[in-house]
Amino acid sequence: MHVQRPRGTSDILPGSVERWQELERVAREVFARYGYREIRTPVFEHTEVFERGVGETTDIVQKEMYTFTDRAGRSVTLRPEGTAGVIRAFVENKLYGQTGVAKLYYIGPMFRYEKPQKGRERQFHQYGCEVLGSDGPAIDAEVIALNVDTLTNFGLRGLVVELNSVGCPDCRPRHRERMLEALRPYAAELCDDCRSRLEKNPLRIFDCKRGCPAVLERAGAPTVLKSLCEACETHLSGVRAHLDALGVPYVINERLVRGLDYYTRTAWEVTSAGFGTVGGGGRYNRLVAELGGPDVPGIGFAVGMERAILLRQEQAGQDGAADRQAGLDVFVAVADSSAELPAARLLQALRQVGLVADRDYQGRGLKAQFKLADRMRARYAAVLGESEVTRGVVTVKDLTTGAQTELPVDRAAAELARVAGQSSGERKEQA
RNA sequence: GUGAGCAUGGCGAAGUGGUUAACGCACCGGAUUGUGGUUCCGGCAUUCGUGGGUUCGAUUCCCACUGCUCACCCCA
Repeated sequence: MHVQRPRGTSDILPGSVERWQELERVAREVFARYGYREIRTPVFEHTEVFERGVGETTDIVQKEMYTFTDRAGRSVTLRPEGTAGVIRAFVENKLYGQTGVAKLYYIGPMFRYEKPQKGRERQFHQYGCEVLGSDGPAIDAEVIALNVDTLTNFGLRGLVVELNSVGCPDCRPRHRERMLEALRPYAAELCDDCRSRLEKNPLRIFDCKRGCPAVLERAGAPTVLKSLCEACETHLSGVRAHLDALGVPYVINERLVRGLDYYTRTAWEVTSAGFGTVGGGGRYNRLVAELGGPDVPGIGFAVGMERAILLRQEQAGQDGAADRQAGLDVFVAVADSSAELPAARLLQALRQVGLVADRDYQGRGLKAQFKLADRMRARYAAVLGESEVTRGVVTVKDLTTGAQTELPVDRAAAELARVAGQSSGERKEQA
């Protein structure tokens, strides 16, 4: 039987998993610097968490969820994004009772039933954060800065923050009316998709990749930005002032509309020219209450980890070289079957003193073992054969110089730890 | 959900309607006795995604299926 992975999933193998570990490490490090703590929520939730949290009208809920009934007949869903579950946990565990704002981050797999393509899988990974309890523009700017900071610390360059405000429940209906008014006479010029968006969600027309945004212009349809209420206007300029103060460059993109229903006011995406979106976020001031909690404002972002890694590979030039396994300190070679047990003992002793040590497990000849030692990029080879065993010594060869000496077996591990210690010590500190 | 392209050994990749399916990398073995990285020699696809059809004959032509990739939609 030929089993293969489900569509849209991938195996992250040794050689590329190192990039993932690095990205995770960097993200955690930066989150910690900004005072965020990790939260781990289930990868599946009751379906209504997402229906309510993400929004009934979104594509995610309407056609992309992995939903199934469990053995007790309950409907559960693999999380398609991180925010809803975090908010659910925030409410359920009453984290709002604590002092100050809650600053939480998460990292892990998400699931959406979509057709896979470049930078898009059915099981994909995001890290992101949520800040609950502040609606001041300062936190908006901080979260945006944090979003970018995680990415630049990972080594990405040329990122652009595109910023917009999608208004609030006060100004959005007003804007919608104005837009519809301007647009109705031009409905025939819109593409099919946009004609249906007209009534449902006219904002999205700004996002259309066909000719429709041009129609908007001809119709003189106002962008959201032009229809903001005073409070939203003030908030936006506050965010901009803070971004300037933090030294975070951004461009206003009046066409930026985020897909999730819960966004209010600040919305942004972090993009790279010719690549697309790496991450994005927004403010959601009604979501916590919507999920049964107190009426606290929130804001957060999510980064697509596949995309971050993909982008870094592209920026690094097309090398895409797999990370090699770290080299060995010592390779233990068995020259004669009588040395089998003493060699096993030596290997164990080497590892016990903290050295990276390995051996051949396939009964190869001595020559082949040396070849293996080379491929494993060992610094030293420790050879045990009949003559060594009877004399209680081990032959140690420095594989870079070719110099060869003998050491008493029972002191060999300590001695090798001393000479090889420096580099392996550095290695351990990084871990 | 819509559209397009592609499926040859572990990987990359040539190829043809007809007796033995290039090549490169990787891997394994050897070049005299217990010593490597270079070099040299040898080995490594009863088989060309699966199933059917056309044909004297198909990996090469046709159909279906499956899978992969890319774009649209949407998003991370």
